[in-house]
This record gives sequence, C-alpha cells and structure tokens, in this order.
Amino acid sequence: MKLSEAKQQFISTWGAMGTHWGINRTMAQVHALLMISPDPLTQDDMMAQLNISRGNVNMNIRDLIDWGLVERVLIPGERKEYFVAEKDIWKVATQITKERKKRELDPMMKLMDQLSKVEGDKKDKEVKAFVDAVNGIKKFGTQADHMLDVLVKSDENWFVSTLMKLFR
Amino acid sequence: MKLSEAKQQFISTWGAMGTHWGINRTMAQVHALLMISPDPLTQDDMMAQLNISRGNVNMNIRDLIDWGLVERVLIPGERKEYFVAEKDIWKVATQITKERKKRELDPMMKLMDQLSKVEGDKKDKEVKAFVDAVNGIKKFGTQADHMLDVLVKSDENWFVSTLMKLFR
DNA sequence: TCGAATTTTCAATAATTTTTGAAAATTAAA
DNA sequence: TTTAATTTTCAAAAATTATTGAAAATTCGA
Repeated sequence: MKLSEAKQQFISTWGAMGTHWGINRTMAQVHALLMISPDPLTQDDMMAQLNISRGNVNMNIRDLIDWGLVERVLIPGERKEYFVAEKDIWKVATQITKERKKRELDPMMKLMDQLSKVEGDKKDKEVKAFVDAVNGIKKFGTQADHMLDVLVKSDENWFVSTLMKLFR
Repeated sequence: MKLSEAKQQFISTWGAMGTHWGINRTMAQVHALLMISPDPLTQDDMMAQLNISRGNVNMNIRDLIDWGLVERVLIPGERKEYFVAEKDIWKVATQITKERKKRELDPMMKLMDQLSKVEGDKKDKEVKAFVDAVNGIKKFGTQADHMLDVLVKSDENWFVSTLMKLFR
C-alpha cells in the first residue's frame, strides 16, 4: 500500500472511530492528520488535505485545543499560525480520559447525590428500585473515579519519566 | 424531590449521557426506564412513559438486546412480551466494554496491522511519522486490549460470585 | 496609524440521524 | 383454519448536527 493511500485510510478510519468516542468526525480527522504529520500545519494545509472549509477547520481546531490534544506553535518569521498534535498516544488517551471524567462522570455523580435523596417510603417497591439503581451507580461511579485517577496519575508519571529520558 | 420528578431527571440525564457513550438518546432512555422499573415492562408501557412511537421503542429494544443489556421475559398467561434490563451496573459496564472492544478496538487493530506495512523509505520523514503513529497505536491497542480483558474477566468472576450468593 | 494578511464568527444551508406511523408480518387463542 | 392481538419493518418526515462561506474582527508589519 502506498503512503498516500494509507494516510487516507488512517484519516478516514480515525474519523469514523471519533464518532464512537464522543467527538465529531471532522474533529477526529483533523486530529488524525496532525498525528501523522512530521511538521506543524496551517489551517490552509488542513483545508486542502481534508477538503473542508476554513470555518470548519477553525472550529474543530479550537475544540481540539480545548480538549488539550492540539496546540498552536509559532514559527519564527511566519505570519500564519501552525498547529501540532500530541503524538504520544498514551498522552492522548489520558488527556481524553481526564476531560471526559470532568465533563461526564463528575456531573453524573453530582446528580446521583441529589436523586438518592428522593422522598418516599423505602418499602414502596417503586421507590426501592429507584434508590437501588441510583446507589448502585453512585458506588460504581466512585470506584470508576478512583480507577481513572490511578490510570491518569500513573500515566502522568510514565509520561514524565519518558520525557525525562529525552533530556539526559 | 418527588419520585416522579426524580425519575424524569434520571431518564433524561441517562439519555444525555448515552449520546456521549456512542448510543442514541432514546436507546439510553429506554435502558434508564427499565433499570429503575421494579417489574418487567411492555412496549406499550415504554411508549406511554417516554412519549415515543411504537416503532421507536421496538427498534431501540432490539438494539439493547443486541448489546446484551436487556432481555425478553415471558410472563405466564400473558400474550404481550415483557422486557427487563440488567440491573447490576458492573455487569452493564463490562457488557458495554466487551461489545465496544469487539466493535471498535478489534477492527482498529486489524487496520493498523495493514497500515504498518506501508511501502516507502523509512528515512523519509513523512513515512517515518506515519509508521511511528501507527506503531504507537498498535502498541497502545495491545495494552488496552489486555487491560480490558483483565477488567472483564475479573468482573465476570465478581459477577459470578455475587450471583452465587443468591443461591446459597 | 494604516492596511493587508489572517483568524474568527455565525446565519444559512446541507447532511445525517432519529422518529413516526401505518402497512405487513407474525403469533397464538379460539 | 380463522382472526384478533401483537410485533416488526421501513419509507417519509422531523429533528438534530455539521458545514459552508462571506462578513466582521483581529493581528502584525511597515
């Protein structure tokens, strides 16, 4: 398989995967493109390579920056802005994990705390089924929370240690 | 907060979460409704409680069954079909994990294997960046695969052991 | 400060996904 | 069988989400 074809495959598959991961297709494609680029790219580069409009690139780049997956880089003497993606896939995974924990798990847990205080007779099977479900989710959420923390923390260490190697 | 209000909140939030988890809003709502129901429900029950059409209930129930999260139950002497959801949230989580591994991770890994065989000079920085990215993902995927297996297996044991308790 | 290059915004449009509802198929009681 | 209850299907409609592109805003060199 030729590089150009392989690139296309990679970008399109990563895009399709993105939709399963809670980010939109184009955002994942932009990310994919940047992940396999040896050099920083401009918005125009991405427009050309992915065949999408300026506005689209711009918005998705902004989202990727919010997710902590892409950053702006300044190239001395250049007027245009350049962008690079985090290349370390473990870093990508922990970053996504962290963000989703913040955006999804934390608010869910807050709600469950409220819902577990529902009024009503615990003898009523309707009430009991509800409270049981909510408490189950709370317990699960707490455990998941800890597990994810361990993962993210261990990975931060791992990341730091890999990074350190580069400097010694 | 009253039960009816709490239920509504629960269903609507679980539905919103579903969209982040790769399943559609209504499917997640049907699942939520079944999770907090002490008794099996019919399609008509769900139509009434969620205000959705018969076809919609039917399709989403089918999907939930495919995901292994809901099952049909027969109530002796009743003509209609009844449905119950897996109530154990850990079981739900491992089931989803298993399915997503099968649907997302496995195909992704297969593709990466192909893509790592891209032709071209490894000295070319374009080729190198591509191969590095693909190999990084392969390594990551393999580790994730093992991790998920451990999770699912340990949980299967845990589930079996909880189940056993019911019978002794 | 000015003005060209570049980035950002956002209303309109396009594409995609979900939902409906009625017809067809299936099921099981009589 | 026949028939009425129930489930399933799927084309059309509605709702949602993503994309465009041009105008507005910003940035930076001269």
